[in-house]
Amino acid sequence: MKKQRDKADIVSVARLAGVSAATVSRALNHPQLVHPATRKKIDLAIRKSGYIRNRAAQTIHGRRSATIGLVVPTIADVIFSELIQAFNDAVSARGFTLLLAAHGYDLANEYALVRKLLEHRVDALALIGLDHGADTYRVLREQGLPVLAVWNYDPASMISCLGVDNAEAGRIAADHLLMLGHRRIAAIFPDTGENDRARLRRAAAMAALQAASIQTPEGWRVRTPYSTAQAKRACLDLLAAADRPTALLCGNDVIAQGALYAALKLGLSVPRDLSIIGIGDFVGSAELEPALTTIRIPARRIGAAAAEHLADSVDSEAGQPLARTRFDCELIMRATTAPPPA
Amino acid sequence: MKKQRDKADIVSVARLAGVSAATVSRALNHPQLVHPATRKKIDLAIRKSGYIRNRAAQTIHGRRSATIGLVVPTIADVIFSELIQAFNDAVSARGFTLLLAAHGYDLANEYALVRKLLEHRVDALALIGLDHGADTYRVLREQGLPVLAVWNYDPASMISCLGVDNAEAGRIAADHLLMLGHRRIAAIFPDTGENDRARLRRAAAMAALQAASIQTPEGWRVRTPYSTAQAKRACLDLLAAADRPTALLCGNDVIAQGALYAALKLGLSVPRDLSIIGIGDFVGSAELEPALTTIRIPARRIGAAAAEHLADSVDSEAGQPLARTRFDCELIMRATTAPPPA
DNA sequence: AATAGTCTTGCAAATGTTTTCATGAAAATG
DNA sequence: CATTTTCATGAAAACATTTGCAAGACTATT
Repeated sequence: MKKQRDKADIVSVARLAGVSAATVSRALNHPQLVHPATRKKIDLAIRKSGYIRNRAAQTIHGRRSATIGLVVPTIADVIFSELIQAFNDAVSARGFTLLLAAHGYDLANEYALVRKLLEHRVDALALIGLDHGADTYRVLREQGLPVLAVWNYDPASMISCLGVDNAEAGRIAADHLLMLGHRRIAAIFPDTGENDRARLRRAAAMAALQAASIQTPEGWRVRTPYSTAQAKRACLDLLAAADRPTALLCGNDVIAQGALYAALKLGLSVPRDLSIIGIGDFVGSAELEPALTTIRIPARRIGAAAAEHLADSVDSEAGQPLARTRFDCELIMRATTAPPPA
Repeated sequence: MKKQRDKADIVSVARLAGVSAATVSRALNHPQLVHPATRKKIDLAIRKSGYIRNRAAQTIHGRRSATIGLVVPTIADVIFSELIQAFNDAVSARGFTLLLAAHGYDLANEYALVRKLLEHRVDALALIGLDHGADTYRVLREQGLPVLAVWNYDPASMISCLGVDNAEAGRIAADHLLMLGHRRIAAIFPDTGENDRARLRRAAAMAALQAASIQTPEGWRVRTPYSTAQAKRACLDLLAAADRPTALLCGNDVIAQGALYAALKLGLSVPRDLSIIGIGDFVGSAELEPALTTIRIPARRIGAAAAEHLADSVDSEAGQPLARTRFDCELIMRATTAPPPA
């Protein structure tokens, strides 16, 4: 008489409602196919028994898992947090649940995570950027589920993508500094090995400088991870030198924030003594004192659009064609940039 | 001859390897039970066919889903990001996949999300704090899966919990300001209706002030959401007044950050003219200029410990007893607090 | 009133795995 | 060499659901 694992399943609900399991299933998945009165009885039985349907069972039947995967480099930072939240909200609103994984900027690890998500039979999958292992690309191709590279726009991408042109972002940032009259410009970027976003931004920025016949000394091409703390340290060294740049072009806003703090710590006045520009326009960048000049990447819109795109692909069954969507990025001029000191 | 939905399943792998499906299953789940030679053949067949096991099928069989749910108020902010990352990493290292959901500080929404996670048959579930709807508590009790309230420690909690004593955090913050000699103290907190963390911190801080026979005027009890931007605006009003406090006790670090920016914007010198203390010690708080004095909540340790606890509960099958784990919070004295101006 | 059409429902097969039980082979023991 | 023990494997049942098919109950049409 133990009630032990007395978990209500669909047949116990059916029994309670005096109908067959099939009818309960239909009431849940295709309500228009069952008589309102029966539906009512079933609702009651569900309520009474505390039944919670088992998605695994419907997944196994070949139906969708109602799950969408998102693989990001990191969650511990503010970098992708707006994107993740927007993606999560949109996906949730469409009835899916988010399976999230973070690989810590390690593509080998990313592959493992992607496999894990596929084991759970996600209906669709979003990745950040277009730099992925060959094995990742292969397994995604084999499985043939809707996949989307988010954050980057690349007209030559192998898979659908939706985001901004990172080269453009880098170019705009460089142009802004040039236009203000800066010629002594340092570039602070993370390692660009497995990070196409940083690579494209950096390459475009450097090209723009080169085009203005500016060459930056080796010491002004700083490499630091996406971390405010480490960026601050790196910039302290850079700025303490007698011969320092008049402007800092930062790979993203968390680096820019570190740079700003370093400048403030050294008693430099921003933007009088030093201009700083970031890329991203993350939450909080507008509130910094002085407020950060940056290139806006519309993270919320990208996240929401990505979710919608994938949800549509899943709902429409039909194999969607490759789609590339480009979002504009935009210079947000705030208070950390000005012409160089005379 | 179309290969259409030719997805490899366990029997196709078995056929390819010349063994039975049962053996393939064993090779995957209990490798020690199958002969090394057969294992090799099976590995090869798996490789060759691109087989990816179907977790749904093993979930349905009553085995675990290898999934752990985490429900947080928000991801778009830095507040829980360290916790989420640590939780994710630890859960991942134990072979589980994270199902993440954010409810936006709305307990009704939280209930819906919890149900959704239960539909996916998460093996365990973590929630933030102990304020949850009655329906949430009920459904969790009924389902009887390992559940953990993270972030808060409460000796009277109805479910297992793991975190800090928020009242203590509030008290420490208040005591620190009192010890420095402040008597004109404003408190900036979010709405405490459905947020026990904020409520406990605030109540304890107010009690400490009261005990020192300090009463704060109505206008100094500011209410603002957990948002740097909104906190900054609220503090601008507060600090612009002729009669302003000498210290700001902030509900968490993102509010404190907003407060700091407001002070800087008004040309106040922190900590000479104004002291600011936060709670949380989020990423970036140490790098602010001046660096933020705050009460450290060991988010990474809490996240990792929570994940380990839940993974253990799942692995050990046996119904774990209610467990309450307390983490200490600690005053981190940095550069935003000092004695009040003479 | 007979027939055709529309709703509503139940039966049973199917989904991809895990696991219990049984069986035969190989190894260890006397 | 006979017997017991251990090991490796397969057959089949079980898991919780969805859905194609068919049949029964109504409704509308002649």
